[in-house]
Amino acid sequence: MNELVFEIKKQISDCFKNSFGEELEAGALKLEKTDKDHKGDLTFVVFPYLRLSKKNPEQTAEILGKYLQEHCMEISKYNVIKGFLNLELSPEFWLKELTSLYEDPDPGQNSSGKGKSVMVEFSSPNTNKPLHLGHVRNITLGYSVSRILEFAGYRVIKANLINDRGIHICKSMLAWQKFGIGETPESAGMKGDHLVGKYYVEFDRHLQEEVKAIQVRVNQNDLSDLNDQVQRQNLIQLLEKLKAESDNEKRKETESEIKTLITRNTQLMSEANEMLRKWESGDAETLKIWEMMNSWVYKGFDETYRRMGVSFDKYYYESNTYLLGKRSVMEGLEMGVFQKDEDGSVWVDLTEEGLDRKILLRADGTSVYMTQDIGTAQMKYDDAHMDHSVYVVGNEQDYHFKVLKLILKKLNKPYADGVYHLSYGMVDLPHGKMKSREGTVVDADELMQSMYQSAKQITMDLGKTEGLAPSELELLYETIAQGALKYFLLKVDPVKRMLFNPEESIDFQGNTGPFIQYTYARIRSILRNTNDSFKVSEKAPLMEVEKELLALLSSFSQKSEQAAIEYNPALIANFIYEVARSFNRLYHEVSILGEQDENIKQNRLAMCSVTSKTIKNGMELLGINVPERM
RNA sequence: GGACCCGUAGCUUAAUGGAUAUAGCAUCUCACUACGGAUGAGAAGGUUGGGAGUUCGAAUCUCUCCGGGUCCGCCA
Repeated sequence: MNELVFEIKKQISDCFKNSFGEELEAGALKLEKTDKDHKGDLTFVVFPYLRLSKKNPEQTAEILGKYLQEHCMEISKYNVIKGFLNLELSPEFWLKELTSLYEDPDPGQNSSGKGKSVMVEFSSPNTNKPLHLGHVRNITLGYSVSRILEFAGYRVIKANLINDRGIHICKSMLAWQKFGIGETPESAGMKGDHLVGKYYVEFDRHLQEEVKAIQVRVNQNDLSDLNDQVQRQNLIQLLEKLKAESDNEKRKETESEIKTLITRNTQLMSEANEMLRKWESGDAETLKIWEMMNSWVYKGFDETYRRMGVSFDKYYYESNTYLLGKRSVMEGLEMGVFQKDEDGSVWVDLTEEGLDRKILLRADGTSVYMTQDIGTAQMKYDDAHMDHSVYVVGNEQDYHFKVLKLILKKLNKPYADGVYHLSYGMVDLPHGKMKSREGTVVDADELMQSMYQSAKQITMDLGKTEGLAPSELELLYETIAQGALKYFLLKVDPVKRMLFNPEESIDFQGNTGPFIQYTYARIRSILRNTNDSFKVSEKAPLMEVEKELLALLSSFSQKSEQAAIEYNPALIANFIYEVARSFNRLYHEVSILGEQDENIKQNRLAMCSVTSKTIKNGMELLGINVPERM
């Protein structure tokens, strides 16, 4: 198909030279798929070239059509409507196309990434709580993009940057120490990540209690909880500001400032901060608890990853990377692209690029998040020397990655241009954002389990799985559940935020994963009743439904290439859906095994074979398995 | 104050600047003695948030306004 499109463009260019005496570069031409309401397979729109042809649209299209029909044997007919030249490809061409697709053991591949390498970072969790629906979207996207890039010929390194240090872990650790009485995942009968998450919530509960108690005392003019004089003065100022303010909005703002100030001055927060300081100074006892609790979390995460069928080639830990980047910042300072403030802090000025000034090193010489990411970028490159580096991170960090890329460019890093932020929208619940403190988080493990239950229920109700062993059934329910969930998350363009309503379970009908899996199982059922090899006959006639399916199937490699270039799994999802729908139409309209004409039957079986391979490959690009029966 | 993203049918969603704007869910019809009904066919549903501009042609590009979300922390 690609060769033919190339050939037609060249012929159009030749025609412009011969018929109109004008040069027209073939590569710049656009050939589109013909609109379904019109006859034809490929369409060339002549409007933009009327200046060259110096004829009206119909005449121009007519001349081109005639020329192409004469010079290109694959074009059997053409028609002209206004400025649209619709080209019809010959049945012989389509059957030849079927032959080559049928002989391709792995249809749909493309070579846009051949000889290149890419690192895809995704998941990137904090280690203080279990994974939730937001992570599931991230992981599903990241894994799918990895597969898509692999399919395009890239060498792919899947990376996970784990945020295993910082105040949030210390909160879990502290709560465990104070309230945990030596509880372990074994003693609690709980996944490790859930147990650590439980203590994170526990910390917050105690913290809120303490804050409330202080607030009561503050309201009675007892400020003794704030030992620090400066803090106490700040609080007094805020309280006076609150008294003087009559505007409701501004009062709320001040109230929240007061709460933040009080929170910062609680006993619990100061203990958590103390723990962080101990961790940073390498205190043995603290490190021991930290390692123990993190290992619980990793075990829990691994289980979730395994259930999702994803894996990583490389793990990065912030405890190893958070001090990196200083050297690069120093380089930038020497190069004169960064500036040092009077207090010794280092900044980058991005006002010329329309952004702000951004701090890179604190006055005391310690790193910030950006410093760390500069360092990690270098570390990744030193490890893999990849051509591209994809970061699957939510769109709330759009600004951060814009800045990161600019900084890497200013530092003349060879890998700066390869940095790509695959930004995706948040998953919202009907009542707004997911908030762990308010208990409105959709937990990943629970979600997968409830999908499993639905899949099981529906499958049992339909009762088509006689003869499958219990272990096969279990695998099947899981395959369907994962298919429904992943497809639900991937069919939407990543940039769009999406709504998830836990009340309305994810569909198993229509444009869904199970629909596509079902189509696959159906085809496999047909193929099970035949021999493996078919002979494509190039003389048998083709029906319209068959040609439609063929046209779709032959565009798989273009689609997979586009998906790789745009880092967009939604294109693949929608493509396989089209394929499945198209096949189902064919299936309904004609009989395959019952076809009397042996040539036509063989061709249809070959189409079944190609369709099943296309669906299988396409679903694999989404990280979804397909069942032989369901 | 500045910057970014998203607005398409009741809901979810598709569409390299091209023809009468895709589909799915839900609603209403219809089709199982055909290879698997988690299916297929049909009906209904739209001022592509509003307005202006560029263009032979705009859901798509530009401007502006409206709505929703996010960011601009010496948090990560």
